[in-house]
Amino acid sequence: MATPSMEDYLERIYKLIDEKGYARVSDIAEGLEVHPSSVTKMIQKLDKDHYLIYEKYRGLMLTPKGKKMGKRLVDRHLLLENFLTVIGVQEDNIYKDVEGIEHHLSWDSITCIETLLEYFRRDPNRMEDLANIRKEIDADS
Amino acid sequence: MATPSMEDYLERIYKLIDEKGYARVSDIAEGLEVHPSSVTKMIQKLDKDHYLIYEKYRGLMLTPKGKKMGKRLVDRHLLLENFLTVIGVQEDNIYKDVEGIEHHLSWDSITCIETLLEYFRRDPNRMEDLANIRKEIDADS
DNA sequence: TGCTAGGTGTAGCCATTGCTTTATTTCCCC
DNA sequence: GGGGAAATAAAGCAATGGCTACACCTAGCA
Repeated sequence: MATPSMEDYLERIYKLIDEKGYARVSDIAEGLEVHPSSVTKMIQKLDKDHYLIYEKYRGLMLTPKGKKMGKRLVDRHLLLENFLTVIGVQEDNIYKDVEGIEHHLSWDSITCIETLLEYFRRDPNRMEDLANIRKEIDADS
Repeated sequence: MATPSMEDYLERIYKLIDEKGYARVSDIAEGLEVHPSSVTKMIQKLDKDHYLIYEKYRGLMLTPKGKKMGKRLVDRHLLLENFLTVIGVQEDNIYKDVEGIEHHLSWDSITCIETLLEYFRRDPNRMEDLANIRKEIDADS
């Protein structure tokens, strides 16, 4: 299984390839705010675990396994952002919270949160009702 | 701010005092599955940060700050367990997931999850509706 | 009262995870 | 072919927490 940091790298790499068609060491480093040498090291680890194929100085390609995992990670991240947004968490807390929890939830939990979002999506009144309870509670305190 | 591990200890200590009136090193160690010496070290750290007052060989007392924090941590843990239960996560995944995420959510998020639970509590039909969507989705796949 | 066992405390060490720094290598383009 | 930007390698550091080994208290029993 991938460590939290490995997941962060993989997520970033997947996104870069998705957006620009390739992922360079320096872009990855910039996105994650680490030094390029850290990226190289992690890429080697990801290669060893067969998430990608790495050729020194040449670049990298995600394996099917890496693509699949990358997509899952990106989707998971978006899902959690949506979830926190829907339940009313302040914008400025969302990013950090998602960063914190995304690596620690089972796929079972992720699926359930997905279903919960679907629940709110199907009938906007539900979000309305939730917002009203929030207001009511706020008013109390 | 407390580190994740400090929170785990504080949570355990609060619970022990709540249940038995006192918290011994060996009980804390057993609960967290660590060696007693690790407990002593952490207790000293918690003392230094004024979560508790510690007298060697004599025992410890939570300060008001420690009590308040301990209660919050215990409540938070229960809240998250409830949350995962309500949205349909399997029993066996809940404990580990809560362990993983509890230290990484802002109090803003916690409050919002609390409100969400209140939402489901107020009208059992809502949980029912959610469960139906879950079934529907399960059936699809 | 004094001894001993079990609970506690101390010191030093180790493992993990990642990151940085520094020095070197490679590639690409002029 | 040479220069500069990008990438890599090697070594080391820092935070967090856990463990082992050994020393130390203290309560309870003889």
